Amino acid sequence: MRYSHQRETIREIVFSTNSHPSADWVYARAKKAIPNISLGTVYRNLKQLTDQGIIRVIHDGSLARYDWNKEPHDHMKCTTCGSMVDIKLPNGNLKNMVKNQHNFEVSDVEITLIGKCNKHD
Amino acid sequence: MRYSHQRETIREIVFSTNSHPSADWVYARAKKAIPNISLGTVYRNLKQLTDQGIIRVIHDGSLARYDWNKEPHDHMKCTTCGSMVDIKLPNGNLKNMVKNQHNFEVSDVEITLIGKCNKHD
DNA sequence: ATTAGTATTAGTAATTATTACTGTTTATAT
DNA sequence: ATATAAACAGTAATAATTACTAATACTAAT
Repeated sequence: MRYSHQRETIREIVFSTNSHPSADWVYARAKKAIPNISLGTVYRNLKQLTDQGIIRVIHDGSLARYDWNKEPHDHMKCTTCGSMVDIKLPNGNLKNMVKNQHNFEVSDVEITLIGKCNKHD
Repeated sequence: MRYSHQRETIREIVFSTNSHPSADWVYARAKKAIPNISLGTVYRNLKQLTDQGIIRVIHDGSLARYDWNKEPHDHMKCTTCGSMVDIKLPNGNLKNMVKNQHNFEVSDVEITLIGKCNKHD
């Protein structure tokens, strides 16, 4: 993967926030640095960075969001303000348990807690 | 919510399978019973049935799927064949733990195990 | 340093899943 | 039976994302 100014800018934007930004949000930010950057460029690079394991994608309903934190972790999604915050939940022997009981080889565990965050009553 | 033949057909289709069908799949099935049914009707009724708590929606990446099983449970998604199979994972004191440690009021827990199901090596 | 080759880009068109609109049909309470 | 509003079919619109294309810009080899 050859260097490009656009990709480096996009990577820096994702790494600069804990808000798990969407492609649109990254695009809006990237335009401040590179005014004529294309939305397609943002999507293509987010995908490439994801494929390379440099960032990861998380699914928020039908919307893709991106996360610089590649450590295994989970998310709390607030239905009031829409925020998505990291949380580390213990799921130690989950993979083994599922392998033994269902012969299903777990490669990834996606846990999202839906609810109301501490900003609201 | 007034009776409608279309909605009843759609409900029966969702209740007839464990495959967690998408709107498109339900539409294809519904057309066999009601050839001129509209895709919009399928979407509208899936939404209504969900809002009424008669079925529930689960998110498979960016695709919405529907599930007649309203018991709290989780899913195993096979990356090889795309199947989505029910699994009940223990997460007993999760809500209390998260409430105490993060002051986050959990209303719903979404867990998807990504991996390879027992149909493949 | 110049060139050649190809990855990457901007801009635009196309696709996919889903929702909104509109005039017509249909369930159901009176 | 009739009125009323919910629901419908058909179609257009939207949102998120991907694909296409001709021009641009890295970078490795001359």
